[in-house]
Amino acid sequence: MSGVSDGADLMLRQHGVQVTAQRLAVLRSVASRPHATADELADDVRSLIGSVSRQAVYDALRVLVDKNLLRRIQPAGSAARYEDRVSDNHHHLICRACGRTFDVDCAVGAVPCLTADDDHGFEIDEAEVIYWGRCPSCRKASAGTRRATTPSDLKHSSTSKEQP
Amino acid sequence: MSGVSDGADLMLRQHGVQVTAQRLAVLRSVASRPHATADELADDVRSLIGSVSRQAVYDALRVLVDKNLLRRIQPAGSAARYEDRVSDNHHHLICRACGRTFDVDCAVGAVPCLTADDDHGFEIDEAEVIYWGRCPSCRKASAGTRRATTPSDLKHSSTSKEQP
DNA sequence: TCTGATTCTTGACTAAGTCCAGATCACCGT
DNA sequence: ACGGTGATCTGGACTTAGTCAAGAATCAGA
Repeated sequence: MSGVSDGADLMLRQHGVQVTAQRLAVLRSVASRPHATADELADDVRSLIGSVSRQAVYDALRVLVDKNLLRRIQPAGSAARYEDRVSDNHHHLICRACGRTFDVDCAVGAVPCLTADDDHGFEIDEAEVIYWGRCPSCRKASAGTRRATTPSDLKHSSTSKEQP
Repeated sequence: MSGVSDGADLMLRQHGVQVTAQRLAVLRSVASRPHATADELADDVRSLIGSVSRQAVYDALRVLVDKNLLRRIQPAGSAARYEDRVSDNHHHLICRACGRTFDVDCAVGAVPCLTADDDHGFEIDEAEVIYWGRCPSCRKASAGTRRATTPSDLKHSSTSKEQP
């Protein structure tokens, strides 16, 4: 039961963050279920190390986001969600119906919209892009007037249900 | 005290929304102070028509957003904000320090990022883009190592303070 | 004007997150 | 290896944003 570290502790140390069981567990949880909320992560962390306070989770998330080891997104009408893809500039695709979130790379390029048309003198450090729409499952589930799809395969395709 | 309508009542009727004093006031408040939160709008509405319940404000905002007469944005770490620029596809520029929000047109074009690189089969209907950074005032206020700015003019330039 | 449906008010409630004080733990130097 | 110290965690109260529900008030069509 030893040596379960993916080098996460080293990474924390390199970023000047104290290494604690809670933080390691939070990191692992975020890695294993991207786009989870703080509450969901807390549950997950509990299943890993027994128990955590909500505060510890929020604190760990804040520190890790500050250190740029995690990224926080806050879709309208939902709690904040966290993910560990931080180095690349990717965006998100959220289903209005079921709320599932997917990663997408930007259409424009590596650093897509980082230059606004008129930056008002701002020093821009991040462009957060959220595409809103309806995922294939929900489109099938609700629309009858589409290209005739076999109605049998429309049940909320359990394959991707794990990624809220 | 009569005939203060900018045709707003007509607009509401055209969209199949019942015309009430509260809704008209909400519309006017959003127009007069873009990017305000529901709470701020409630205060503003109260100054217009005496009193409103919070619920009425939330309800009016929801209806108006549904009818596409208002747009709702929800920046991370802040309450939802509302604006009445709905027909054009513009984005937002938010200062991490003071939270002030500005409108920007997209660098790419009229319908900027509406096509994600891989849309996962989604039916995308909106691309929400938020640029995060630091506004000129806050840059001046905190940074000493910049182009020598006269320190006298750095106080949170009250001219734009009305637009949170 | 009457009537039915919509909307508003009031108040309780939930969810997400913060604040605080005290206990515990991780890291550094010895 | 050990202790001190500052950072972190716990637990609980609290705040804020927003929703729900029942009854009163209001709008709009006949």
